Amino acid sequence: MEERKYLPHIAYDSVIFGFSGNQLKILIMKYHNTGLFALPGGFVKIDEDLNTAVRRGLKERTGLDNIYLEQFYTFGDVSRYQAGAMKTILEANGHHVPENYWMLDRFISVAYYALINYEKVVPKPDALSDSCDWYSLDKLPPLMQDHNQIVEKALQTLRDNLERKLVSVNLLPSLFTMNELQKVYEAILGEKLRRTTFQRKILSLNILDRHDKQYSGKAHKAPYLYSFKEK
Amino acid sequence: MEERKYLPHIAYDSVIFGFSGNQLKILIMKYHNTGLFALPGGFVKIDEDLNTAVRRGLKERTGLDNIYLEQFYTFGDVSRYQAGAMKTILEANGHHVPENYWMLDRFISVAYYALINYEKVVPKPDALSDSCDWYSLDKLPPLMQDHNQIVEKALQTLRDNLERKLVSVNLLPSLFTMNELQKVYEAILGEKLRRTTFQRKILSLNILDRHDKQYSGKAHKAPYLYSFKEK
DNA sequence: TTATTATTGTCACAAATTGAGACAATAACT
DNA sequence: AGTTATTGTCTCAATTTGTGACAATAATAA
Repeated sequence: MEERKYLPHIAYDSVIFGFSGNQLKILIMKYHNTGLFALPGGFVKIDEDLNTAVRRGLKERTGLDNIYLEQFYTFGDVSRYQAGAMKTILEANGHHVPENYWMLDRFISVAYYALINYEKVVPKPDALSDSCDWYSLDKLPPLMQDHNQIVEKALQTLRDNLERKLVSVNLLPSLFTMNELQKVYEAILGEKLRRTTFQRKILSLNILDRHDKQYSGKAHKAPYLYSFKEK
Repeated sequence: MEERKYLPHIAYDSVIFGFSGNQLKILIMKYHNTGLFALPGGFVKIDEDLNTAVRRGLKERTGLDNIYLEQFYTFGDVSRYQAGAMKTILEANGHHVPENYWMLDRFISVAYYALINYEKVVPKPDALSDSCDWYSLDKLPPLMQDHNQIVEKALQTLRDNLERKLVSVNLLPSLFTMNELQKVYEAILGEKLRRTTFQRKILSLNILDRHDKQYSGKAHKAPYLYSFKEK
């Protein structure tokens, strides 16, 4: 019986950030035949660590292991509970939904954000959804339940952690220019930064190795490529 | 039936900080006839918001409403699950514990920290415990399950939030001296601060009102009393 | 009354960090 | 060779922080 496989009343949702076209983007699922959008999420198996469950879900959605992951809040209001929406999704997939089906119960959801290299991912929908795609933060569709709030809080936490946790390592390819790094910071903070101050600050942290220049074919001086130091 | 009253598999634990004798202290419960120590915690009613459940528990333990409260992490490892300890506690209280009793199941626990005015509280044990008392952070007994880790993470989060959230408002009486405020910062950070720098920094934030001097009877200049500005 | 003692409020100066702009050094194109 | 856009670096000012000095007290002791 399926409901014996997972812990009842407990779910997780993940805000998966990537960086492309100078913008922060996140992965959003669209459910079959319903027009409903939601964050990628899932349930915790009876004998599985919570963090393990989340990594399992991320692997399924992105194909990646060893993703940078932070838990940031657990949402537990009764008002999250909307049996109707979940029933719609299940029935639109041709499932027969019994009375008191466990997925229609009230859920408390532990929310995580993940940071991944946009280039390395081909997002995969799950059985209930027909797409799993990147959306710019400023062009999000209305999401199910409280998922828009969850995204808001994820972004806020990411901002708070920006300097403390050297977050940008995970959003860039291994080689990048100073300008690209600055663009990541600007996208996360939602504000322009001063070029010279930013460059001086980052270099003074001594976390970068400098490599060859990158010739873009454009008519101007070529920037150095950098990588984050090992360890 | 009791297990219908609460959400299964979901609990909360609270790290309740107070400040006294220049030290940070937290509330610890001791269970009847078992020698087991634990953080104050509880369960969430079927139709109750998670945050409401935690405030309800705090009210019972401290008698206070409107407590400063922050959720900081949700602990969900399978290894937290130790049916034995819980069974011991229940049986030491004369409960008959049925097979598969809900309280013996695996729990995921949402952890909060609270900041309260030490003076205003007379801690109250619950039905299962014979004491609920203040312990200095550096003299904690070994706690049940992963509760020592939970305390560690609470303190870490408190430190990270110290400047950002003006945490000390909640740990002091409404009137206090600059020196007392400094002692709170030092207790949280676990390090000495320089008097003049601290004073200048705090005053420049423009968050304090200055009141009359406080004459202690000691042979030296009397310090001003301060209060936090009403928003 | 006059030292003495411990602590407090404030200032002064040095050191470090950040803000803001200037400028020469490129790549590639005209 | 001249033009353009961008980059790496430097300079100077403005701000913040580190560090110590010092005068102004409350109570006590002489």
